[in-house]
Amino acid sequence: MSKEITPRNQDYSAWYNDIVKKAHLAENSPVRGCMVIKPHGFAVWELMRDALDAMFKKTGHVNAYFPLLIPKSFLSKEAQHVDGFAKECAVVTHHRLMNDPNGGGVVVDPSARLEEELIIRPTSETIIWDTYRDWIQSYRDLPLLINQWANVMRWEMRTRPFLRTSEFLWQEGHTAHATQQEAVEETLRMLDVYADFAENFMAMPVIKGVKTANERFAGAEDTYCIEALMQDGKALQAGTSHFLGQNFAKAFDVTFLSKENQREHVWATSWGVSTRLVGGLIMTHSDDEGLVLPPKLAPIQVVIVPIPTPQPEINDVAEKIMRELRDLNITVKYDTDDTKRAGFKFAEYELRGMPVRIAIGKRDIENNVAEVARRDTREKTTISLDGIGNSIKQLLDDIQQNLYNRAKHYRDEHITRVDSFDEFIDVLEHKTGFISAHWDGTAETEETIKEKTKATIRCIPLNNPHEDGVCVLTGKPSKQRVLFAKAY
RNA sequence: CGGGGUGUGGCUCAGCCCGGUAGAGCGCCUCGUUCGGGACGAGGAGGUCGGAGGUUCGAAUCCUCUCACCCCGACCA
Repeated sequence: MSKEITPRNQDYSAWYNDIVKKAHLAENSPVRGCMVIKPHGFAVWELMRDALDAMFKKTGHVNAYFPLLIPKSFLSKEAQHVDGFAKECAVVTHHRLMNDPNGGGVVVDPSARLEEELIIRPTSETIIWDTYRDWIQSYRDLPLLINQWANVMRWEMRTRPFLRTSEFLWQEGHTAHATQQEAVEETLRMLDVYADFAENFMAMPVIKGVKTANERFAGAEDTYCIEALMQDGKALQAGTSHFLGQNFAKAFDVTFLSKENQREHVWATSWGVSTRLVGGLIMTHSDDEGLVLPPKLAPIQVVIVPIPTPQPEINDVAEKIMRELRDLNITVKYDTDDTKRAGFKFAEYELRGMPVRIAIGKRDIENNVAEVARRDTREKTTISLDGIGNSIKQLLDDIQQNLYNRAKHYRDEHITRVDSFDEFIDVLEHKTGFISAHWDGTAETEETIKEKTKATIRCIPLNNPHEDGVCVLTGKPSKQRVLFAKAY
């Protein structure tokens, strides 16, 4: 066991914090609720960003950038939206500092008060729709498919690195369409993109679903989500895609002239994923030895460690392996640091989640082999140097697939159908995970269950089979099961 | 905003009750011996003890005020 990390079964939160710190993903900043994302953590985010960005481009979107600061008045234009965000906005009130006349350093210059206060964006719907009003005149301007990569700020009460920070990085797509149908299709298309990304890059199985009214985005008609299950049995909302109807179009007066020369409000969507995904990645795969990264999101996929230290004979072999791997588009590092011992490096690379480690010593070279260790199972095997590139490529694919299978198996084992409230409580407390149960469809029942158990309805799965039953709390008739869980 | 806690080298903390030369481990630097799973030895650098005020011959230690952070709850991605 790693001597750096609190075991998961002892204290899951401490384990998570240890991983973040010891794998050099992020550290706390001087400002409460903010974090410094360190190079290793940022590299993971960059891989996520690049993969998603390519998927957005493929589905016809382009990137733009809207400002950080939003006039306060914009936020109040859509009633639901204000309610949702007003409580957690940072507000810029002044534009100048001055030396404290009493010698206490710098203070806010009271004479520099802003005429209209500015909000640091908690999300960009308002400023974007205010802008779209001028960009959209005709049906020929539609659909408008724009994404932005940005930071946003929500003044959170309690924060955890990556999972919930006051400032976080994300992408937000904002699209405008001529018809409701197109907008709904777009909403679902992007949900599919997220699910595809989560499963094929993050190796994190997700359930696609729609949120109940309680959990819906402020200002949306429908909020769709992908929900993942973490190793401690708590659910994580990993991405959301909103059908906004004409709410923002009406609030910001965004209209177009149709082919029939009719003035109509546009239909809108927005969708986003954030650095929270890094937290989800950690909690899906990692173990008591440290971070475990799926090969597709590993900043470096393979490390070669010379045993005991770099020397010409080993360097030559390492160079040759590196060329072979790079020809196969595998990222590789040869660790030539001779100030650290091999054992230390092994532990350190495991801590950082490197998927594959190759160790080479003179003994191996004599036998024309290398020792290969895979991070997911921590198995070590000896493989031939002949064709090692393809062996490693195959291994990386296996690891990616194995991580997904493992996570999916855990997830599937932790979806429990229950038909009584006693059972509901029992499963929630002892087995944890998702609970599939009938619900009478009312916000009151959802609220009562939340108060009694801390579990919320994570989603109503898409393509949910209809099934007659009775609500697990009230006994009223229900047409389908929904997924409950405690959530991050 | 309630309840609990902590501020002492880069990190984790001891010292405080009972005032008297600021300590340990880890990390860092140098040299040497090592090296197939987190090496060992010797030497070395590094702190106005969160801040302000007070008591005292003398304050990390006692008193007052203040600031910050962490954990647990109410809000959220």
